[in-house]
Amino acid sequence: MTSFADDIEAGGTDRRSRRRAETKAEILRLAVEEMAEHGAAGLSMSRVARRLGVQPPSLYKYFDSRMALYDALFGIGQRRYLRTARRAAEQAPPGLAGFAPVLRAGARWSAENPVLAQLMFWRTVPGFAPSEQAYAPALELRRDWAARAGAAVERGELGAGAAGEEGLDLLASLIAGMVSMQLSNEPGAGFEGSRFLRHVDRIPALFAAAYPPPGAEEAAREKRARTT
Amino acid sequence: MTSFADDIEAGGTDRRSRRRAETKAEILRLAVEEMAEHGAAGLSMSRVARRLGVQPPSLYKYFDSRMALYDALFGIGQRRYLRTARRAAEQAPPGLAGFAPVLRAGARWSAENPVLAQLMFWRTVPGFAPSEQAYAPALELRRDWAARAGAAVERGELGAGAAGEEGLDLLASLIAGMVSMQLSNEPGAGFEGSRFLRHVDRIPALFAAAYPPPGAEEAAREKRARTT
DNA sequence: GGCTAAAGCTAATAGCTATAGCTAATGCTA
DNA sequence: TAGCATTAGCTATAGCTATTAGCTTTAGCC
Repeated sequence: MTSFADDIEAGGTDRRSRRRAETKAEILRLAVEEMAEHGAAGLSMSRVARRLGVQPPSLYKYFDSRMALYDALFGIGQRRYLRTARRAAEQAPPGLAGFAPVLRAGARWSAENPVLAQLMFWRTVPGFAPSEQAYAPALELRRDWAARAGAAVERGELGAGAAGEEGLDLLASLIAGMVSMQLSNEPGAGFEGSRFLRHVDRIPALFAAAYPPPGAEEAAREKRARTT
Repeated sequence: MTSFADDIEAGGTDRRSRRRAETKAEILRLAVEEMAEHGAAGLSMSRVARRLGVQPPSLYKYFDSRMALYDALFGIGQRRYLRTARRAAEQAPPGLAGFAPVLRAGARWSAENPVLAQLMFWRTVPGFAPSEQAYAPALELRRDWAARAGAAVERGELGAGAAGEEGLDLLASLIAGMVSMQLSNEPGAGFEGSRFLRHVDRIPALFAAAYPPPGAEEAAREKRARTT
């Protein structure tokens, strides 16, 4: 979370546009610092301006309002989270087993970006509602999960309902619970050695316990017989 | 969440003390209304005063600061949540099976008191940290869970780690996930027909899947053989 | 009925978001 | 290189907010 330079599309290639994009990125960076100190809902335009070495009204040349700043951060967070998950998915095995590395990558990202995660997953900033555009990546990610769950069902690793809305809601709750506990009880603790996120690797097994594939117990018995 | 009259200890029995306690309860009620409209972090002393028909500084005769008001609500919420869980526990079967009604009661309470639940479980109000006294019931509840999990281990319903810190963290994450998803995606939806809280009854089974008792699979096979 | 303490008030301070309108610098273009 | 439009900054201001100080009135106990 050091730089937001790649997240701001410069309107043009002139020097002016480039400098403007740099300033915007700088403002976002300072805003995240602010939120880390005062909580996600505690972002203050005045304090950001002070950090930037500028009078408060000047910020409005770059962001229309405090809520617009939140929306930019929300959108950047969602895009980065999606990208992180997809990168992990590329190298993950297909089906159920692949959930572990994907979810772990997401959990790690949340631990490393607690401020953005709060904004994205809790939405507790009074008056803030993300724009449709900023929210779009979250819908894409859910589609990714649905596809993976569907593949797992086809492979006989999960029961039928797992890939439906109900199953995905359960899956989302499992991951949300660990991230949520982490953020509220150990914010800023990082991923390694985290009290709550260490359970993320258990999620595929828990999910499978909730939606066992047909004939799971028989398969388990056979497997045990083979290995012992 | 209609009245806070029972949550305010009147300093004495005189008319004055009684009226003072009534006003405090009224302020708390209006504060919750405010938070329901503007988000937990969006509580405004001025707006509460306006609703009460009083000038803002007058509120400070009843609560030392905005944070003191939050602390009172936090403490009341924790006490009520604990009481709700314990009432459910009285009628619940012992051991693992008893977790379902207890957790369900807690989930229902959270759905019916989304504002207090946000304040208690997310703690996203900038500058607010609960007092030790207000937080105490949460520790008591965790001890209740530990006792129940320990009993379940002794009864052979759960594996050894379930009653330790790690197991309780997982259990807390499971319930927190469902409540969290509910609060951020369907606030004010109530308990019945909730998209996420309906999964609460699955928690004991998921917990058992994460901490299977020794010989669980053999027992399951025998049971199946008996019933079929 | 008188006195005390509680409960309200007004005034004021300091901080916040946001807008209006001005000035000066910047950097593209002719 | 000179001109000039755009941009980026500024100050001033309005209308919020929380909170404190200090005064006045009301209420209710003895």
